[in-house]
Amino acid sequence: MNEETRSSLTSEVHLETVARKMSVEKRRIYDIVNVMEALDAMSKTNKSYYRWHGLEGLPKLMADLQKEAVEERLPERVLRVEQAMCSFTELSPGSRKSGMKEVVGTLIGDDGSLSQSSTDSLCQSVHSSEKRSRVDGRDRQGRNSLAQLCRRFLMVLLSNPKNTRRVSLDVASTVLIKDPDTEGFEPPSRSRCRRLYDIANVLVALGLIKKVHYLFGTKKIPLFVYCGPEPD
DNA sequence: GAGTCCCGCCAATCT
DNA sequence: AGATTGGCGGGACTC
Repeated sequence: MNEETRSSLTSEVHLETVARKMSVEKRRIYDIVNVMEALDAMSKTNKSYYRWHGLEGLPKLMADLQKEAVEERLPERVLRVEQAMCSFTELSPGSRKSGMKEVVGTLIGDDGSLSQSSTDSLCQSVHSSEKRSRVDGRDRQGRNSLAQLCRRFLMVLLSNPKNTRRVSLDVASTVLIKDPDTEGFEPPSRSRCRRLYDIANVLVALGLIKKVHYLFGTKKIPLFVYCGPEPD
């Protein structure tokens, strides 16, 4: 029995086969599988084999993550970081079709007009240097793993009350990078942001989050909005 | 000129 | 030791 037959008879997924079918490197599949594992949607069964569990468990998982977030006081921390980074102003959703939302404050119009001035220094410092201090801080299974980052990213999203479950990349990465019990708001590392994009893209594909654009100071920034199942 | 993400090196881990 | 897994960041591309 070859891999494809085996895969179709069980709910097993063979990574090489998937990679071949999708014409992508196996390396790319690992990123996706990691996120799926974080969602308990898949688990490893054998070398290069994973079992698909489906997304039915998501409401329970989201509830668990939400609980975990509260336990480690993530909502307070998210709030503090958000406040530090000033308030967001909604921007026309992708300048797509009709309904331009009503806008409070500065909007980057389609005409390209900007304004806005002195946001405090915290806001401006958001991007700058990369930390070069680490002597290879690879951390499998730990806080740096894609799966762990994915779960924590969802925890951050779920820290907000229903209908306001959204977070900017900056806030998410600031919250997720920092040691939870230290204060201060460091610029997110570019590398960590890249990982958040990796995760976000899979979550978008699964319909668990969507990306919208908001105005922050004079900058148009992406915001990730939770649109997955309501936690149990 | 910041946001996005493709690409693949290579270390950690597994067999 | 060779294969598998996946952290990580360079750099190209986009807007």
